[in-house]
Amino acid sequence: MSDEPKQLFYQDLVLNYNQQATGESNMFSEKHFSTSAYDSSQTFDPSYMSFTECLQGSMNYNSLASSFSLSPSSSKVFSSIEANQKGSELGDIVGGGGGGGGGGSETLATLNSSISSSSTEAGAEEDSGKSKKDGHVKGEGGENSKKGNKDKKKGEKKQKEPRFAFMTKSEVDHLEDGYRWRKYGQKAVKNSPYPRSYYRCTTQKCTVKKRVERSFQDPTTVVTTYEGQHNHPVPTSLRGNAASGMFTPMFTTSTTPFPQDLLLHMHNHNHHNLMFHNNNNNNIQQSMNTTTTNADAGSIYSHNNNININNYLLQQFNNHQNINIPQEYGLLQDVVPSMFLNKSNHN
DNA sequence: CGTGTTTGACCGGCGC
DNA sequence: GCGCCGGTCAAACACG
Repeated sequence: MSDEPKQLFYQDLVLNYNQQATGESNMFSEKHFSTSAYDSSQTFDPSYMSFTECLQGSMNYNSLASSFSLSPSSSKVFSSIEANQKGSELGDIVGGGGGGGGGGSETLATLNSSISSSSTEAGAEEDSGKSKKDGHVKGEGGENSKKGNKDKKKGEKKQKEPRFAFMTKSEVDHLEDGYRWRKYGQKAVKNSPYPRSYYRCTTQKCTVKKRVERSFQDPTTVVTTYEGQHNHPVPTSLRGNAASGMFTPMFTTSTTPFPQDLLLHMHNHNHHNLMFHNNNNNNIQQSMNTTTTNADAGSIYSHNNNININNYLLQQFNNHQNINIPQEYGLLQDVVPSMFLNKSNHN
């Protein structure tokens, strides 16, 4: 395609779990991906990088894999998107996701998710850049008019919230992740027949937002992008929300990082297919087959067509990683799961 | 009645 | 400057 829009590009690291995987290997418990190599030629130095870095747009798949305590050698790493290649629209990300969807009934029967992180700075500003008005601004000053708050000083660009996107193979668009969201808008997106829905966390003072849209290339795939960090724990009294109740990530003790959200999503599947993806060509998908061990399966829970996914991964990560978050992470310490930080601070 | 969704209008950045 | 487009607002509406 030539007319590539300039959308945000997700630096995507995509974790995709696919149920079809016949997983016999639990990547998390076994710490390895059962994927075959893909295009790792591009590069990525093995230097470890924190999720923070990742958020900043400098991460690479290998690092990520490392962060996940996966062995790069066995894991599949796809080349990352070039910083300037904005071409990676959601659609591209999903890219061929292929796979087949299958079957999914509204329950998690067939669920396949992917995670991708977006860079917050390196170049990805695009959308968040404009979404400045949101939140804070409006509240107080507003008298002037509804949206017309021009309070923002133009000089300083609004800092973009870290974003984290992941793809989920699901029949339902809005996945239950433990938080309460209120839809505040829906828009048709260019190059996609499917509309994008905008949600905001309903908790007061929490400015976390998320966008949900279906991939036009693979309608069975839903792309969810989280923006910002929750400043509150996962609500426990969710309507039928098993996920939140079942586990409260340790991270949430203080605030809840958005990556968690997706981790939350990543639970409840007997088989996961974790994959890194590179928008380079649609396609991606390498998979790391995983099989949840035990209780997970039992915890699978679906409510109202919403899929609840638990934090299987989170648990796994925690089991393997020591939480060691340095002060300097500041905000990020709330945002970044320890597993991502772990290796990066070697400085 | 409280909460969440729908939906058209508006805002602002960006490219031409 | 204009139009496109993504993102947001908020009134109207739906639902329990």
